Amino acid sequence: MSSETPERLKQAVEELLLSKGEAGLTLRDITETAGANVAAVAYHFKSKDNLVSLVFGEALDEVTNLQTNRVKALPTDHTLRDLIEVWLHPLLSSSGPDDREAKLWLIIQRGAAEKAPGLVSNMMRAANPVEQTLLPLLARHLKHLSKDELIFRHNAVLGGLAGLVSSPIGMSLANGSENPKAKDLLIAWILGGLEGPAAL
Amino acid sequence: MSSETPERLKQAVEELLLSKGEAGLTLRDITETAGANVAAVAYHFKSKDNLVSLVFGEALDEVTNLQTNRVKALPTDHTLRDLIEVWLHPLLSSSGPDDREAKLWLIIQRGAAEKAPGLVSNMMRAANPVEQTLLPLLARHLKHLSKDELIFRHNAVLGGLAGLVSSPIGMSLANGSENPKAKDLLIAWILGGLEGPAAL
DNA sequence: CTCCTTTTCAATCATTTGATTGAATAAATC
DNA sequence: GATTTATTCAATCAAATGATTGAAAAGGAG
Repeated sequence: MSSETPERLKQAVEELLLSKGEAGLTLRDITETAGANVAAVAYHFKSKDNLVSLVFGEALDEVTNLQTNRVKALPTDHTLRDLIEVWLHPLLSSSGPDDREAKLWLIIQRGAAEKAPGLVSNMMRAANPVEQTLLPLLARHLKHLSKDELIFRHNAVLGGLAGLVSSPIGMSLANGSENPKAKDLLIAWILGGLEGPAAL
Repeated sequence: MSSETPERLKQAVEELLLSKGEAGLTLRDITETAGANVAAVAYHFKSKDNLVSLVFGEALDEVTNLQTNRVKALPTDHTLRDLIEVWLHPLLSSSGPDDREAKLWLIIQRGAAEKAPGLVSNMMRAANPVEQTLLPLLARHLKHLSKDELIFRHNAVLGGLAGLVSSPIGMSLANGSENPKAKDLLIAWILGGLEGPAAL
């Protein structure tokens, strides 16, 4: 029977990335959280860095897939608000902090904020699918924007969410159970930022 | 003559906070960058953590003061756009990366993103002045928003900028010399997000 | 049961970390 | 110029870090 230790190690890394980020991530932290021996990391994965990078990569893929599938499943006559709700679903779902997608999202955003090496190495690979699916749809709803400005605002919203999730507000959003009000506030703000008059 | 070593140490910390963040900040990094002995940190400041916290605190105060003064100097009939330009001046100025205020801003935003302990301890103290000055003025321009929603959007913009400065776009903004176009794109987006219809 | 592979574990290693010491040097004070 | 104070420095410390080893334990196959 194959060991369940690798799985526990990966879960431990997820927990710790969420709570302390990659920078404050210790080999012994990982193994103690997973209830494993220090040597387990080197045995199952080649090194600590390798394990962390793997966890980041899988999180990125998982979130990207879920997002892409939801966006693709939208009806042709969906509104911009529909698109945003589906796109940002992990942040808006009220299922609370146990929700796996929300957790992965937070891990990724946190990693991006601290420019975690293990994440950055995976970034470029996973960024394309979402943008290729999402950008064309966004363009259909925002015809007043040039392509440059559309891309800028798309990135701005992404950056904005990254910043928000680090803030008290963001955490209350991810906690979900909080209140559906926060969700409406967030969407209204994003919509305003996207639909506002063009600069160019 | 009092030594100039403490000053060099603080400058070194600023440089390193900017390039590597607090998490990856090493005592020897600091002293080597400053051209000082390892013991210098303990001698002039009590500990490394103490020094870092001090640098964060001074950066926070300096930026806060500059912002507050600019906002207060606005004429009574200023537009919302004026207010935003003045408020975000460090990010928008085209003076380039040498500009001290822009540097401090980036240090702070990066520290916030990684929840740097040395910054967090200073946060609550310095946050009030800006918000006390800025929020009332914002309210005058955004009468369609409830107080709750106003505060939310104010925080959203702050979080958004924090996220943006970590991204490629943000860096090109801070580099300033880049192009004035980016400034207009940013302001248009912020304005849209603030002026957009209320959710509540 | 026996053999072989997989997995776990305590012990240990070399490095790096933040910090401290006491001597040496520089600066100032008288 | 002698004395005192402030500063710098090389050497050293204990703790923590990522990693490795070889022996033990567990599991599966014949």
